[in-house]
Amino acid sequence: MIPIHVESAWKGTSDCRSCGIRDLVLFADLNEEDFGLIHAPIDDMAFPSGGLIYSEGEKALGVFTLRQGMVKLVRSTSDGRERIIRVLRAGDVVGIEAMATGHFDSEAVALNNVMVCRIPLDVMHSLSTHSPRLHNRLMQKWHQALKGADDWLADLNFGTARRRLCKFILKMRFDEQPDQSSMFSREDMGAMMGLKLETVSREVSSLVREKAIEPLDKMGRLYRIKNEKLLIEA
Amino acid sequence: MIPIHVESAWKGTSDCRSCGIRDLVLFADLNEEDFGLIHAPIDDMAFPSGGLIYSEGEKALGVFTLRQGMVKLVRSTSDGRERIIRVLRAGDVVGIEAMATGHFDSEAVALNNVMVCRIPLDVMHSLSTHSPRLHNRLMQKWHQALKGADDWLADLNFGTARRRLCKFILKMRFDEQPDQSSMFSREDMGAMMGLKLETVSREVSSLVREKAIEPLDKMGRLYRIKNEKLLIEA
DNA sequence: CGAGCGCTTGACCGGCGTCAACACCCGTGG
DNA sequence: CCACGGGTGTTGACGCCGGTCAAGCGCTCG
Repeated sequence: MIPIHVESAWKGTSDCRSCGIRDLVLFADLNEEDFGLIHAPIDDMAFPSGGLIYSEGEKALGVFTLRQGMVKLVRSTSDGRERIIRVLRAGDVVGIEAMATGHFDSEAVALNNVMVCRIPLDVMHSLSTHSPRLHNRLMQKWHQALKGADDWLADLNFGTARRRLCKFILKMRFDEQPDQSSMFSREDMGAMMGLKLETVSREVSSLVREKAIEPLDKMGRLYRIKNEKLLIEA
Repeated sequence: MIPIHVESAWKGTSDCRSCGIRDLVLFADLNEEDFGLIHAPIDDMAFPSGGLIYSEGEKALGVFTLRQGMVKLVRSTSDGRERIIRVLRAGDVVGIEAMATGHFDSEAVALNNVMVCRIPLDVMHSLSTHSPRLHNRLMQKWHQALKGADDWLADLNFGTARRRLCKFILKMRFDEQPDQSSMFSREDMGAMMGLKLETVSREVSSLVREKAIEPLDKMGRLYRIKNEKLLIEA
């Protein structure tokens, strides 16, 4: 977990008009007039796995659109242990709470190689008041975040360890290759589901033994789903 | 749990200008010009304990500002068991997700006597695009909802049963009387913290025996906090 | 090739779930 | 007014899931 200075993450200035995933993101339906309202540069940034995007309570320069990779939101509980609130994926807005308060409510850490665009707060504010297009999009992003939080709680924090892991695997499937799913360090996975790393390891091994999943690498990060039914019904 | 027809909940039309808790809610800083934009009646509604405010997936007529009482948001999990996502209190917006989708993502049920105002969706939409005041307030309400969800997860779904219950009691304290806290049916409390009702009951009894709390009624719904330290450190 | 980190696996134990009996509160009806 | 019944809360006995502690393995990288 090596903190990365913002400067070293900077990759250049984005051209949003030609963004590869524009249909997913905040700027999806901006028109030329809207783009004209952007008077500050939108920074293109990259973080390696484990890189710190921002920390809890930090003053925000902007919000981030996640273009590639996955990001975990972490809160330190009163007793010092770390709890992973939820995981964001491509198209999600990282740090959306800064729109309301100017600060970040949790810590954001890259789970793998991550690429984000940082949109300055004042750009967001002026766009959200002057462009109904962005205003609507933003509302959808708030909704997406809230629903994501509720789903995370309902899916990954109820029932047996086995059931939680199955839900987790289904949730972490790749959109493009639904037969593959990604995992993380057993400790992180434990912090996501409220389990200990040994329990996570045991349940993963158990699913492999029962041929519900099959490892695709030697680091235990990528698995193929062999028996979807077993996972859904568990 | 008796479903209540909307008609029977209707109490009249609200005059928002003279609302008792206006400083808490969405309309806090509207001016006369903004009020002029409201072209549909805002309904004043009341629900008894257990009353259904809306159900999962239902098409929304409006969003609700919670003036009095508490509301639980419930999701039915795939295996039929009910999970309580979180609890809303006075000042919160019930069903805010309808702003983005026009539908409700979960079921909302009154935990005690509840009073709400229903603001029609089109009133919300026209106000949020034409009044920067409401636009800002709305953003704060989205943030409040998201933070509430994250806090709920972090506080009530980690650690031992004892720790969860202590956090729960602290979270359910009355703002005006911080030495008192409200509880609910042991089953509901279990569904909120991911515990069985027997476990909840045992831990409550245990805290009473240790004189951390003391019952104020015979139904086990209202307690006085006698030793705050015990609750915080547990 | 060796050191170190993360993953796996085993043995053991404690906390919570399960099942069951019982107490208490309250509404109902005689 | 009391008798009764159902719903809810409490308490006990017991078993199992998952936490704890510890040892060993495999991968990766210096």
